[in-house]
Amino acid sequence: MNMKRVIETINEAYPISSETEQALKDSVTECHFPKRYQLIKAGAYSKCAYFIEEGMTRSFWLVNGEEITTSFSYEGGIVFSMDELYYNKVSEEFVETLEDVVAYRISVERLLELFRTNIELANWGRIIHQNEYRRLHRSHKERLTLSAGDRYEAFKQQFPQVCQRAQLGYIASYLGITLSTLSRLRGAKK
Amino acid sequence: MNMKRVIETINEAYPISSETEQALKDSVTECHFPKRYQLIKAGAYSKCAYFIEEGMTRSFWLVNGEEITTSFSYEGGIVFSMDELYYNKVSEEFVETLEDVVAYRISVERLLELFRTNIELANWGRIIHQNEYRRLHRSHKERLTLSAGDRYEAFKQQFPQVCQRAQLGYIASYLGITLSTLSRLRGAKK
DNA sequence: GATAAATTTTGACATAGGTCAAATGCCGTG
DNA sequence: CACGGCATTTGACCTATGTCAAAATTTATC
Repeated sequence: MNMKRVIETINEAYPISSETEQALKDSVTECHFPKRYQLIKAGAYSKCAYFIEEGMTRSFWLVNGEEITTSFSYEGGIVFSMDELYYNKVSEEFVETLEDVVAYRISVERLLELFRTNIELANWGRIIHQNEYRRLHRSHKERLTLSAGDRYEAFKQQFPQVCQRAQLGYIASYLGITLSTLSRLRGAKK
Repeated sequence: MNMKRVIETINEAYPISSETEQALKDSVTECHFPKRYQLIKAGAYSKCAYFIEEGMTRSFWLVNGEEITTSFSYEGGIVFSMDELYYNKVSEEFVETLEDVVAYRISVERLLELFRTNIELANWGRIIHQNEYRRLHRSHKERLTLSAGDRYEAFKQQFPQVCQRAQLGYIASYLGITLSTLSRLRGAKK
């Protein structure tokens, strides 16, 4: 099993020992998904989290018939349903692949067990939540202080890969603006 | 030392043993702050986190001369500078008391050591970050899908105590609307 | 309990970004 | 290499919320 990028990314967040690495490897199953596949469906228990080795996904809500993208994940990232992992509730969020994806699946149950029993992974879990929290915090600040155009610029800076690999509509809804507005902003830009 | 509400709140997030409780108690110092005291100043290392036993605080950014409230904390909560705790950087966030406050101070260094060595606290740390992440996630969703008025209603529902104890301007900036707009909304409400 | 200071309400007007619909461009499939 | 379907751009118009400033109300101070 070649979890190269996943392990690399975990070690960047919180270095883990080779035993922990092995425990993790023993807990996952490799899986492959085509482009546009619904990895996690709202209203259904998936009971799994996925470490992404290759490809990109987006998470989104469906609110009043509209899709609102809440995050993009790619090589080294992890996706799961917050509602399931945190609160043992049915997911309200969808995750779909934007490209062909190679991922490692772990059951939510096993992941929680690892958190409870392995202090390295408990700390890794804490750190990735810190990081995500900070990303949201930052985007919250940007939303309150920057114009739509400046937010797009900031997004391009922060997530250049996503900008290239995801289509406009998804980025617009992530930024909380309309597809037409975003398109206009790009047009206005010299 | 009576850390009643703090300990209660920790146990709600992730139950800890009495040994862990004692380790925590041995690591903190009780302190008292008057109303309107700057607990954490931007641009200065405070090197401390505070468990709040009594009273309320708000955290905010100062952007272009404007204060943007990012969160309120009260009995049982913990406040700290994300930049210091996570990234060993000088804080960009202020925290000030809105009431007289009784808190328990712990050095950031000691808190991180506890995370590294005590699996219960590592998991507690993970859980509170999950919860905060979820709060932000939710407010992000509300900002994208609800009108200013509906967001205020949602806020009242979710944080009734804060609504009563914090002044309008702080709530307005938390919700990302103007003081005048919020005041109008309240007026319009039958 | 009067005066000052802070907070909240209200008014008149401005504007960023939304809405809806049409037009154009692009790219994979047969 | 042409067709069909997405994806993007553009146009005309609209509305929720912002801005700035003054008035009213509440709260704190002596």
